[in-house]
Amino acid sequence: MKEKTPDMRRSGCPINVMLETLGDTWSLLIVRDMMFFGRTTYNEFLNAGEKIATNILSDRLQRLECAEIIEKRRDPDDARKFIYRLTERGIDLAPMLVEMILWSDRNEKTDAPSEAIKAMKKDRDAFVAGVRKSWAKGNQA
Amino acid sequence: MKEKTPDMRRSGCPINVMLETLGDTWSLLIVRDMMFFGRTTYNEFLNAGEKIATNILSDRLQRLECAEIIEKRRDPDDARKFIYRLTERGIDLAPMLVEMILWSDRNEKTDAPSEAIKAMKKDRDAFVAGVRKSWAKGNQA
DNA sequence: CAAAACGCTTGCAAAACGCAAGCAATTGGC
DNA sequence: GCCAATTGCTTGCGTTTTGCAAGCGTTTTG
Repeated sequence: MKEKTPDMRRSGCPINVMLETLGDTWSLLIVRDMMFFGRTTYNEFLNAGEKIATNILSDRLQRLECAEIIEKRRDPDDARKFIYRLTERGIDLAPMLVEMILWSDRNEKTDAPSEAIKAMKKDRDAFVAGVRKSWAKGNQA
Repeated sequence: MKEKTPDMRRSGCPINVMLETLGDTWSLLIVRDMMFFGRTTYNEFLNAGEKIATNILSDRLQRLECAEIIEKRRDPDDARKFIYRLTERGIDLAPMLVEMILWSDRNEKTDAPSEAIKAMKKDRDAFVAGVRKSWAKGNQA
């Protein structure tokens, strides 16, 4: 899988760069699953709320890995499994995801737990710091 | 054009809601053109950096209007033209777009002017407030 | 009054997506 | 040690979405 070089981009606009990397229907849902629900394996992503197809999931995991947003390792306890984790770049998407959540919450009824929303609204930076922290803790284990 | 009711959604997850509304390659680029470059007409969007096709542009403008993210009015000075503007919901996307810009800036070389990036990094809320303010001013005229 | 500008729509080929089936490697139960 | 089940895919194929070029109706300009 090739990495995307600047000259094959539609434009160098930062918003466009982000969209070319993550701007499809599924990539950010996978990131969400990892970041907020602690999902790590292919089957966990498959069985998440939105029912992604197997071939699309496979493709997106490869692209995310290629973009260095996630990394793939063998599960040391079960060689059939792979464990997918967010890289630094991936966790770094937290502020953006939080703003997405807050925008949706302002405009439509959603399933987000109201306490989480309240915490995000009260202090976004603190909420993001909490995500980072719990992520660091999880990665020690 | 029908509006999307909660029961035709893949899920009620706020991130999914946002993606179903704006999660394609073009919608957010149109919002960007309006928010940061003050573009307002079909041809201005067409001639923006990324070269969207005419049918896609037409379709996305309709969807954005249907989602009440933009609104369409006749140009009072030229009846051939329509003027598209962001609604409150649309301007409300500013924090999310700013986080997208900052994420891209952290990870790749982009075309974003460094002073603007600096201002965003220094105080995101102040930057967003500035966008809002200039938008309000523009809408008076 | 003819030519150009503007905002589309249409037709068609190419790409992406969605679903079901299949498959290799590994594991757990007997 | 063997066979069924689990895991993480790939393949085929029909449907949907996209991209490109051309055309069209309305309005404006020269």
